Amino acid sequence: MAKDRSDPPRPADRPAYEQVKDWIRGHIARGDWKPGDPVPSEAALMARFAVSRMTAHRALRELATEGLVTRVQGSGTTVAQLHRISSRLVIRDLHEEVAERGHVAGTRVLTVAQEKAGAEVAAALGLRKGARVFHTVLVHLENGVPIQYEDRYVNPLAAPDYLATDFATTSPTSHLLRCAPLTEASYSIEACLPRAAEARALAMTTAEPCLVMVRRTVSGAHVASIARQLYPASRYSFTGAFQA
Amino acid sequence: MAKDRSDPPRPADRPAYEQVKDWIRGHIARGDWKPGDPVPSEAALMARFAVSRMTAHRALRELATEGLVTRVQGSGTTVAQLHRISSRLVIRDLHEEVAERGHVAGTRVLTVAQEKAGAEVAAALGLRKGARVFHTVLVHLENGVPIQYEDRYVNPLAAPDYLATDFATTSPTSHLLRCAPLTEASYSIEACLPRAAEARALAMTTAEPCLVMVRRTVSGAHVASIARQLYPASRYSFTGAFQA
DNA sequence: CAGTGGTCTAGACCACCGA
DNA sequence: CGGTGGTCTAGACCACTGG
Repeated sequence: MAKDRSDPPRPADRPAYEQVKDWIRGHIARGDWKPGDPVPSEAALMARFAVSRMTAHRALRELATEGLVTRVQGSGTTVAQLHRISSRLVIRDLHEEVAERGHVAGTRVLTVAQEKAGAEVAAALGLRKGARVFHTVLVHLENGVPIQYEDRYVNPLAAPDYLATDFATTSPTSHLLRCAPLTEASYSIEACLPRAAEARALAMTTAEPCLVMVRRTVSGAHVASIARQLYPASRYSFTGAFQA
Repeated sequence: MAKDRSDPPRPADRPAYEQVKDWIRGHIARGDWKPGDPVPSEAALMARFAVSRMTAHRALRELATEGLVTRVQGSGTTVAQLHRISSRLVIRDLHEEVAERGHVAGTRVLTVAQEKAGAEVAAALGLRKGARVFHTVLVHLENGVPIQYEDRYVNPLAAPDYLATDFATTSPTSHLLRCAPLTEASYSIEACLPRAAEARALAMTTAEPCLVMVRRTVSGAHVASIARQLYPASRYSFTGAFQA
């Protein structure tokens, strides 16, 4: 998962295309080449590094997918306009994350039910109003402290045996990933004040803010699930890093 | 930036390695191959698609960097354990984002100053306590409505002429990106209640929550800047999508 | 038109894993 | 040991851009 930035570059055995990438990255990072400036062409790199065109091409192609340079066929390669700060926001299974911190994960099950979908839920899941849907409300704990309140609706067509899950040991996410391979998802990160019941479940007051992750996942032809996850702001934040 | 999902696959002209990727992706999405299952080897793909090894290799390599499959030298390629929902969270220039929505961006300048760094700021910027730092406080507007309160400290070593910027027309981000090429950044997304002054500047009450983006950017040897950006939760959220 | 990048092949050598 | 992936080469054809 994490790139090993530990050992600098073992000089010799580093692949040629990586050496080319490093050289270009260095010039960009050092500011020798500013956004918009041309980057040496594949032919130039072939000469300078005594590599084949495939190798030079691979170096530039990877830098392009990393967003550092822009390539235009027929025109050339240039340093990308803005090195946009962009980083992979990974939405992981919370239990996994807690376990990785060496802490104990727990779950309190508040609701596990089959319901008739209201208008909003039905629309979000792509079902008719009144259709049968699964509904769970769970509180996830880290070392006994509540860190997430999860309100989720699941489409029975995507996960018929969802309610049979033992939520104390298996998180909804991991069950869904297993039986409904993920093809698409969208999310939104918001902030809000918790409702009374939510605050109670999270052992906080209704005056303290929460981070909210609202998520909609699609599996093949079906919307699999919509979830609303509340995190007490005092105990959780989303973090990330970026480098290049 | 966005992948074009508009036109299905133009059958003929689609590159061979993309066709191979699509075929594998399809089997994974459809659930034919579950996490942990083996994916056809390069040799098998060569035979099935009548392509060279380089082409088969490229297909598998790209799927691996996309996180869909796991490759182990000497062992083989398997479907990745969890299709983690991961998506690129792009941190863009706010003015750009507003302009893209067809709205009018504006900026209100509250503070532009040179100060002596307090202990915390100095530590975060990697300077001695009392060192000279630049400090700006701005409010960014969309169609005249405040959407971001930005409190930022800048390292003079990274951007000596920062204070000379006309912040009404140039955002700090774009100035910094121009004069201090970005090599590294980390961020954290939190939620909080605004302080009185912040709430006033954002035309909100101190009881309404804010989304907070805390960011630290590194340029070469220097920490370039630390910023704390408050968004009224009622007017802004971070969104993203993922597909594979 | 020459120069660029986009793709592809047939072959090669190596390092690694598992039986 | 055979099968796997990781890298690399020398050459090829194409599509596009720019002067």
